[in-house]
Amino acid sequence: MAKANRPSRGSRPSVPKKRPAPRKRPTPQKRRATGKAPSAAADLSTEEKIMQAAKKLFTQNGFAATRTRDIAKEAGINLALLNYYFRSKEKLFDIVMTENFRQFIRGISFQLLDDATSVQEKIQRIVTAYIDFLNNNPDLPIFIINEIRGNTSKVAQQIQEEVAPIRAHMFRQLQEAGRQGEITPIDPFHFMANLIGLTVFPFIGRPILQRVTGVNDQQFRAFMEERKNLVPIWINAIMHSKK
Amino acid sequence: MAKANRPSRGSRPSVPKKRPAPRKRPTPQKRRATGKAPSAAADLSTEEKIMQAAKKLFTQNGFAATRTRDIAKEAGINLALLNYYFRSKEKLFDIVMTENFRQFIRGISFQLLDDATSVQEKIQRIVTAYIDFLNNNPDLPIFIINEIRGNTSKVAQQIQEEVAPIRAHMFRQLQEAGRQGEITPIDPFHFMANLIGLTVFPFIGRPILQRVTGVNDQQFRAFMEERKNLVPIWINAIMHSKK
DNA sequence: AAGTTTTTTAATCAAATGATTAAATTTAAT
DNA sequence: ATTAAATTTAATCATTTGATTAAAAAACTT
Repeated sequence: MAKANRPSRGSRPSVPKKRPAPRKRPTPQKRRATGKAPSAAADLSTEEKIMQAAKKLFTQNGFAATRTRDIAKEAGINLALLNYYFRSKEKLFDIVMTENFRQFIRGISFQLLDDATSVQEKIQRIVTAYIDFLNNNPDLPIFIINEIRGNTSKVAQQIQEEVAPIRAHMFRQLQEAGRQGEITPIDPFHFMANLIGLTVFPFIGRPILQRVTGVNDQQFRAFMEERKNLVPIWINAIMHSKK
Repeated sequence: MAKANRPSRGSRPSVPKKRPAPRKRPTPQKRRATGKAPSAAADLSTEEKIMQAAKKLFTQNGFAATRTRDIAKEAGINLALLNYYFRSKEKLFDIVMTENFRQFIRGISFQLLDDATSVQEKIQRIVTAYIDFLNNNPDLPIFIINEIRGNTSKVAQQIQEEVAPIRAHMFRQLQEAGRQGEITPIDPFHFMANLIGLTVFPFIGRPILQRVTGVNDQQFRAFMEERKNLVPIWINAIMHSKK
């Protein structure tokens, strides 16, 4: 849920009496794992552990519903240390959010840029890459969508910049293909809506979809494997359909 | 933002010292609007006003990020009255949630059941009805998706029951059409994923989609109007594509 | 006007939560 | 061994927030 919509809580009076000198994060140093294994991955730097835990919980529950105490527990460290490293929940969230988002966008952008490969081939690759990626990060799309709306600040800009060149490139390639009669001309908006809709949506709507169609988890995975082949065919069919 | 994931807060000890006799909600009575108009719709019953406000905020922000005080303010009443009517945030949420969900499902179910209309015609109707509906309730899909995951209790069952007959019916009709060679046989899962993906997803992914494609709000609406015609064509193309 | 119901006001609770602090403790580097 | 850094412990703050209460005020019914 939107971070922006959440009133700051537990925040100090805006002018702190004596703000402690903004400590920089301790430079992480390698250490042997402590005697009692704290949690899962014990041999990561503390900073990493916290970020991983934060990513997991934020992604799963969103900003408002995630407790810093839970993040600390998940990371196998304590609350004090979390705040020592990241100063605040917001800061930690921003970092995780940015990284999450980068990963998500990269899934498309990486493939789309090079000129050599045909549209067909690109679609094929994107769909496969995305389905693989989302199998490992099923909560990411919902997280992105949730935390992006209403958030006009940094993130919006970030998207613009990161995506601008790709968009331009794709526009051209689609237009080209349309002009040459390879495909029925299609607006890039529809193209993207279709591509993402057919590929990413099943992960977003998964709980509903499964219940509505009576499909279990194993079957869902199988269907998504099928879609790696089917979606490109369908996109192709769409782009050759006549109005 | 799963409600279930949120630790109960501000809850009283499980055995209250002297639980006030569970007041039933005051039977709503019609009254003239008070002198000072509280908010927007002043001539609704108080119960209605609260529910509308709750629906708006819950849908917009999710459970965890919504404050009961904000609901009260939005409804133009005070916090005490909200609790007087609905006892707790959870209760209020459940009511809103159920209603929201019903509305959402009805969008499909209503159309799908009658036997007379062809698959083609049904698709046409569903797409149009859904796009119209979502134009007026753009936040609903994300809300549904958010509040449904992890929630195995009431809601899940509700879906099962409400959807079961429709599913059965659709299965049959699709199978029939496939056997008669009208369409390339397609699994109901893929069919649903495609139909909802192409129709509902643009509303879910709207913020990303607009930024990625550089489309403004007005254009978005225009595109969705276009899709009323295009999606059925595309679905048709998909169902006639050969592997 | 009298009586009932609905709503407001204002104060207050208890718990959750984000954050901070100081002192102890552990770990690693020198 | 000494030293510095990293981490834990435990206590504590300040707020937010869901919820309750009692009494006053307003609105409505009869």
